[in-house]
Amino acid sequence: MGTNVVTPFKHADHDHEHCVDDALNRAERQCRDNGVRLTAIRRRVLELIWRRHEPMKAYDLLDMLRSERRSAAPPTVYRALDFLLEEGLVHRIESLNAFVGCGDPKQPHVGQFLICQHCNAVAELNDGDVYRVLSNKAAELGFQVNSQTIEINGICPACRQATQAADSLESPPNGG
Amino acid sequence: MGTNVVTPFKHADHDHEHCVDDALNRAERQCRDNGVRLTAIRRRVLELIWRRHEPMKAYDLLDMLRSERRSAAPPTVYRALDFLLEEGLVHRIESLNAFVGCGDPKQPHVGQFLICQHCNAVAELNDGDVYRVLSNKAAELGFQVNSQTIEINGICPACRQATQAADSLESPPNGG
DNA sequence: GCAGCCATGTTATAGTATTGCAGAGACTGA
DNA sequence: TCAGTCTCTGCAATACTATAACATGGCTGC
Repeated sequence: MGTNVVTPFKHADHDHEHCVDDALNRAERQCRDNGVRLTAIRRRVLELIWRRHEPMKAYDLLDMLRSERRSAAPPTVYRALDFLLEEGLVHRIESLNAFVGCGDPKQPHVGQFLICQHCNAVAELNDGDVYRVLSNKAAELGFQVNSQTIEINGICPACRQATQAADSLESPPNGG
Repeated sequence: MGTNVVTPFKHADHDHEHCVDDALNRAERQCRDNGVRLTAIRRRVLELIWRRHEPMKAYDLLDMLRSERRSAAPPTVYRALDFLLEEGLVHRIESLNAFVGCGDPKQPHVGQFLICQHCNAVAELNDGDVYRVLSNKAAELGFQVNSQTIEINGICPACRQATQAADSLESPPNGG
């Protein structure tokens, strides 16, 4: 009955090469199934997003893209992002004006995000309880839900540990 | 045990003059209590936001402000908004890049919004259940919550009624 | 080939937000 | 009252985010 984690926090020791490849393979497959084209640009933008494995800004993506494709301009990256959003391959984080890869583009996903303010890592949840509670509250008020934007800011487990360790070094209870 | 509605949807028949005055009085009182200054500009921006009673864009506020204060520039309105956000007198709707008045600035408010895509009306909730469910899910994953951005898009009760009425006129079951 | 469609190139512009510095105004304590 | 200090505002410039509009090119099916 645990929480459904679509995309976990990036762990320092996870096989990142593999994780990027997986995401691209999933994307290839899904686009083929849906009869849409994962063109070179679109694929590259998706790869750039997954490679950093954290929320990416459109203009940062543009800079990267430009270094390898002189003709890249804002519409280039925004069009690619629009496509990827449409296909559910990425999500937009409203509170950051940034984009993250989706770990499970196939299933319907409302996009519930935990965002670390310290290291920028993002985890995506798709939790039925959260969805239901919100939907029920809305229904109580006669409101018809179309989409939900849920973005939780805070500190991820890794940064909490790191911070606590640092704190105990910097200001020991009886130190001086 | 109902849902705690901080700011309900604006009803066509509510006493809007009174509602704006209330908001300004609350703001005056709170700023006095907190030892901060609700200057003319800040007060005016807050009033402009409440007067429309829907999410207001910074540059729309700027246009209004400029019509009565030649010197108004982007920093003028953004500084006022920063102050009002700080004091909890307004909230920022991330998904709209817009600002709404807060119906209850005193109590801690996480900001849970129902946003009508049809008429732009916004209701603010402060629902313990929603907060708890999200906090618990985060805690399960070792995530320390700092702030929550919750924005639900959909159709408000009034627009649902209006739409249904219009639909039944436009496309009656056996009509031509 | 070529007609139609989709993706991309290109230029321009719209919309959102911040920086940095200078000057004006309000509080504080002598 | 006055100087010192702090906050607020004026002002100009710029950074950042996103879209519009039209031209070009390339694939697909015939």
